Amino acid sequence: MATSRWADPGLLVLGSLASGDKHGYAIADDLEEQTGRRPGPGTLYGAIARLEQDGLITPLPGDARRRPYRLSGTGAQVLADELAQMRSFANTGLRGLRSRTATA
Amino acid sequence: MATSRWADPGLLVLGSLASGDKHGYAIADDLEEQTGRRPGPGTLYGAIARLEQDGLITPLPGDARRRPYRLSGTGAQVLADELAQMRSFANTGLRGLRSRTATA
DNA sequence: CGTCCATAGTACGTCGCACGTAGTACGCCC
DNA sequence: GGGCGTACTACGTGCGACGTACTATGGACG
Repeated sequence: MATSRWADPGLLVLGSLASGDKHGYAIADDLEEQTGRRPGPGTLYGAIARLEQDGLITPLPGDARRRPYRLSGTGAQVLADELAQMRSFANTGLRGLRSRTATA
Repeated sequence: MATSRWADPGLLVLGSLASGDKHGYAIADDLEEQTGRRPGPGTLYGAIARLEQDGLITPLPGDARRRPYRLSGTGAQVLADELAQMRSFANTGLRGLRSRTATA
């Protein structure tokens, strides 16, 4: 039943990266903790690849095993934008819901 | 450049419906106003159909031309959930961004 | 009264990408 | 030195986001 698909994985990754540089697996851990849902590898690394290609995140030269990423300047800006819009939408919706609940 | 895809259309529709019953076109208007982006008919009515099928919205018997919809009880609950999670994620991300900006 | 435009929705095809499954390799603990 | 958790690659499938084109209705306006 519509298992919580309120944001696309790319944004989730950006959001996770906002709290510090992380490699893929760590991002997955973080997202699982924050959203209660762990992205599969395909979803996760697919999103990462796209974000990197769009210049929203930068690969940090880590060890061979772990590929850490950092939010780029553009990435941070984009993220801030989307999050702000997202929060505003959520608030508006919640407000609407509240008055509706009072009526119905 | 990643033109703002922070939420899936279904949720957007639900959110718009939170502020009152609307038919498709009105929802599109509302979303355009709220998000700055007008969903194409395919996106919109596709989402609506799925939401109705999932029992999250109920078709109101309107005139032949306009098909208004109302948020169902389940829909309202689901929406409240998702919006809450969404807002929390946005806030967390924004907080992370803020401290990051201070550092970098 | 005819025609032009906004409204409202249907029909349809394409392509991206979310998502899972499977597989690989590395290191750590015991 | 085998087994387990970590970290990632490879790959295929299917849904659904999205736009384009189209239909139809009802004013406005001359």
